[in-house]
Amino acid sequence: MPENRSLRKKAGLPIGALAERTGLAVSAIRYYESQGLIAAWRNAGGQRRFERADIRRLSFVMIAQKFDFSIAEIRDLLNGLPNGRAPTPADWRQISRQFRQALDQRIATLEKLRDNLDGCIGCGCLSLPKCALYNDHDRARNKGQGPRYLLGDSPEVSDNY
Amino acid sequence: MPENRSLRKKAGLPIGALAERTGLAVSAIRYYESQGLIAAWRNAGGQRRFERADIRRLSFVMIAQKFDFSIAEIRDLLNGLPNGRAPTPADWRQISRQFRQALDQRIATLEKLRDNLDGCIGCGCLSLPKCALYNDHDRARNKGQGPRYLLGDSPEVSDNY
DNA sequence: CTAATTTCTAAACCTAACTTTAGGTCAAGG
DNA sequence: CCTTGACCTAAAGTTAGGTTTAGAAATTAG
Repeated sequence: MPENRSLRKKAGLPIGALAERTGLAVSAIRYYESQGLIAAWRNAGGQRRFERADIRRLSFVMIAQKFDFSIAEIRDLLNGLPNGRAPTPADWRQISRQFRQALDQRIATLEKLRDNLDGCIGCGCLSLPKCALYNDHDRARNKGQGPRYLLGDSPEVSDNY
Repeated sequence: MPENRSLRKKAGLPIGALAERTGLAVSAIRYYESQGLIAAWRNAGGQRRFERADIRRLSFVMIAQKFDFSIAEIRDLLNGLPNGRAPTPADWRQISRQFRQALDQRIATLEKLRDNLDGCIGCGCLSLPKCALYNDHDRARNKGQGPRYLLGDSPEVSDNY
């Protein structure tokens, strides 16, 4: 059994070991490397070798993705980690705090939008310029290129319901 | 000026009028129709004609998108509206309440994940199976086909940081 | 009536985040 | 040594949510 392959000596982990440890697909790990989320060196045969600390790094990536952070956002967060040495628990705590802040902001945005929606539920309008949602141009999440701007129905023309 | 074109008589709104009223691109409205979010009839020349109530419908779509609801989710919500007659304010209030509930749940999920993260900030682990985030297989949002499952690093092997 | 707008369809293109495929190389067990 | 199984690269495919393009037909303004 190729069990403790990753425990062999100190030669770095092959990509498959990282995949087993994290539950990520090998292709996903290669993709993350291409996106600069992790770095690998190559062995004599040209195969990728990773450090143990990369398991932790990938775990962070996976967690951040649960919160719908984009690859770019995650890369920015990870740039807070030290370059030369392996990150210490303190490093991780630091980056986690940053993460938590970004997260809190995201939740706050969502709650603000929800509260605006509450106003609309009260009046049942959902199409009048009065509705705060029409004047709030933030999106909870900014992926893709959805509608550019928001305008309401003209109030002078009464709808026919 | 093609100003009150939409006020002409009672012949239905052409797609451009709907676009003006909502701020959506004409192409987006066609796309939404193709996805079953709105329905149009055709005039003699084969052009789409919409009802005034569709402005409201599209407005709802735009708002739901602010909360990152997918087209499918929005379609489900809109299915709560009456089929034959135009929706009344009460109909809209009803659907808005449903919307609000879905939204609250989404926020709750996010907060739960955040609280789990807080535990991790405390210990700085971010890779141990103890961490609640590894055992929580829900994603805040379920779009695309990201990582399938989450596993932690083996705790018996001490990392080399 | 004529010219300028709109609208129409179908198909191609776009981004994000990956996966799949194809064809070949490397490494490890027997 | 030979056969798996793991790995490699490059390119194409996938889904969501649209946009862009192209060429043609309908509508509207003057």
